[in-house]
Amino acid sequence: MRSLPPASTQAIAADLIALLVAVTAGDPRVLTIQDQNALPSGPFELAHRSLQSGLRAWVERQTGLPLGYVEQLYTFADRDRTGAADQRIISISYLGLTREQGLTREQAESSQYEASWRSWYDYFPWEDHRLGTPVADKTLRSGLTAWIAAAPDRTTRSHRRQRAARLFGLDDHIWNEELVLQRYELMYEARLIPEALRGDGSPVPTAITTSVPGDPMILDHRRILATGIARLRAKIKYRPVVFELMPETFTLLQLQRCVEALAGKLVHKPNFRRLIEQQELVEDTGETSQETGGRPAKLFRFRRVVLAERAIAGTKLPISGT
Amino acid sequence: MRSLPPASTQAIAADLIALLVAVTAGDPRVLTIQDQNALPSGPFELAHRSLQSGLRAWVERQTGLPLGYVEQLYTFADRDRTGAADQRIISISYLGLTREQGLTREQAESSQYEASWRSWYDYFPWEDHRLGTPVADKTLRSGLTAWIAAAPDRTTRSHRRQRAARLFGLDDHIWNEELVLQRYELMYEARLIPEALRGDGSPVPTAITTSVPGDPMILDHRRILATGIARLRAKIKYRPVVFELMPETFTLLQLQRCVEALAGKLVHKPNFRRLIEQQELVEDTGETSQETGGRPAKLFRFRRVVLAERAIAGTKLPISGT
DNA sequence: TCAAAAGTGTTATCCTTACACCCATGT
DNA sequence: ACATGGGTGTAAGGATAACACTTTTGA
Repeated sequence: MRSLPPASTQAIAADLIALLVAVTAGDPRVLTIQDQNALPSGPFELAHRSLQSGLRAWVERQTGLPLGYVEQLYTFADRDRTGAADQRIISISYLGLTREQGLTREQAESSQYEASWRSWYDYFPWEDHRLGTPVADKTLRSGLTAWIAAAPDRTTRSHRRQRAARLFGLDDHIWNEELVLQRYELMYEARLIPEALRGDGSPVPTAITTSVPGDPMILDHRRILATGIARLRAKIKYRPVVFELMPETFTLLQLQRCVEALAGKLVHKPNFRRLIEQQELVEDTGETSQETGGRPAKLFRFRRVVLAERAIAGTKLPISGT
Repeated sequence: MRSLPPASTQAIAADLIALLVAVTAGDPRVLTIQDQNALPSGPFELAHRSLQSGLRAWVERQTGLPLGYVEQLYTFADRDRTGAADQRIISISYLGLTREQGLTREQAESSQYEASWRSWYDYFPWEDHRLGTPVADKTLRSGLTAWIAAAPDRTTRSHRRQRAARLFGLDDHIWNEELVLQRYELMYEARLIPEALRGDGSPVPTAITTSVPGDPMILDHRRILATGIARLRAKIKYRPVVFELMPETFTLLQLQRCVEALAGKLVHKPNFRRLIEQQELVEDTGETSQETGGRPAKLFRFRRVVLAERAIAGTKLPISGT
């Protein structure tokens, strides 16, 4: 066992990958590079003070997006990612929360940014349970069943069945919206994800893989997206990060819709409102909004002070198990 | 905004830093490099399949420790870490759980490993609240008070007071054992941490800094340790990771002591036992143990099946707020 | 007999979740 | 009138945390 620093400078480079999330029109969206289904990324340079500041500088300069909240997701350097064996890229992925408007303006001014916002459910249709079990589920289920049936022996088969049931909320299991990554990994293992079929010479069961909905992405970007969704779904329950995605003022229903968009499931309205107001996360602006039908709703504003107060204590959201 | 991969190979190297934790004799211990107060680290090489497998290979080869559980902590590449401006090291830190015995044997066989286990409370004495508020607190408090008093204006002073109170459980606030990193960061900011005084030309208030107990470490290794402690304290509450630190069979009190060692606070015995048995995390071995005084205790064994069952569902530990 | 640890039973409290219901506005 | 969304009250159920007490061994 040695101490620092024997790290010789090899053919190693570092890339920063940004998963930028906004919620618009009831849809959680991610910034992608057009036509490629890739997440934006940029090299980490010596000029950068730190990884995070590197990311911030680079994203804000190129997109003009106000990056409210930034958090590191994961770092990886799997050999399979690049073909070359003598070169290695370390990828450090970040999750950033923002609002969509910022980009559209910038984008209009200059066309060098071939970026666009896509609903994250384009990539993960099975993760949207707001309208009950999604359509994707029928083909997905048959894929899972095939995978279970293809197990080499009884024990494995039973394990697979159990695992699928728990992860996808089958039988008497309840749907847990946080298990995005685990679901993706199971599907990857079951080769229901096109990404799993790239780069190696294994047989391609086209019939199954093409039938499961959900757009693929380059490299393991969809895996990064899964990680980010999972992280965000977990985080909104105990940290006031939703507000980074909201406009300056909003109604409680808008806030609720935003949470629902992220969680991929509906929440109980009365309890939601109580919990939000109880915790004094928002304050009344005195104004009201007349939107689509119904009684005018009070407009609220996020109480920015809680960021200081509750950097510690935590917050709650009623996203129940049923 | 560009796509992949413009990452040119610069003077960048990657280092893997291992935070290896074991619990022995009621103390949570970390593996350190002797005389240096450094965490073991090694370069990431092209031969490694992935970051995690690189770490595993390297740790297991060099120490012979059985690495049960490994988890990525954080990646950073702050410029301040290395003096040179034309060279950059990316550090990827990992948390690994193990048992101490493994090393001591290996160590005896070969002296090339100048490593030793140190209690993590040597570095964070203020984090141990098992015997009530620790002694360190007296000098720590005066340090905090000084920092609060040194605020440039009333508002800042009040903010500082609030923040210190919340983080350190002063006034009517309760002690939250998970806020290890936040406490460290406050103390760093308040220059109560020797590490904060290195490398830049700012004045050194020796009187204060030398009086706060807790050994320093090289670079930002103590920060990594803080991150790891926080992560572990949070994790044991919802994932059955404690068992990675236990011997094959153990009594419930031993298990409780282990949890207490990690959490840095005592737990309610009857409730602890109930919760453990309720969740069927352990099974009776039929044997008993006669240790230091008292009625013989049943020996239990961790039910490894729950790792599969509960990779998802989660577990609970009664570490209360009071 | 006492100390130390192993256990069991029970209760008070809080939080979560759900149900039931009324209010205000536009079409 | 009714659809749509805003908003309040309250009760059932479960989980948590605490208290009181009995049992079994070794010194």
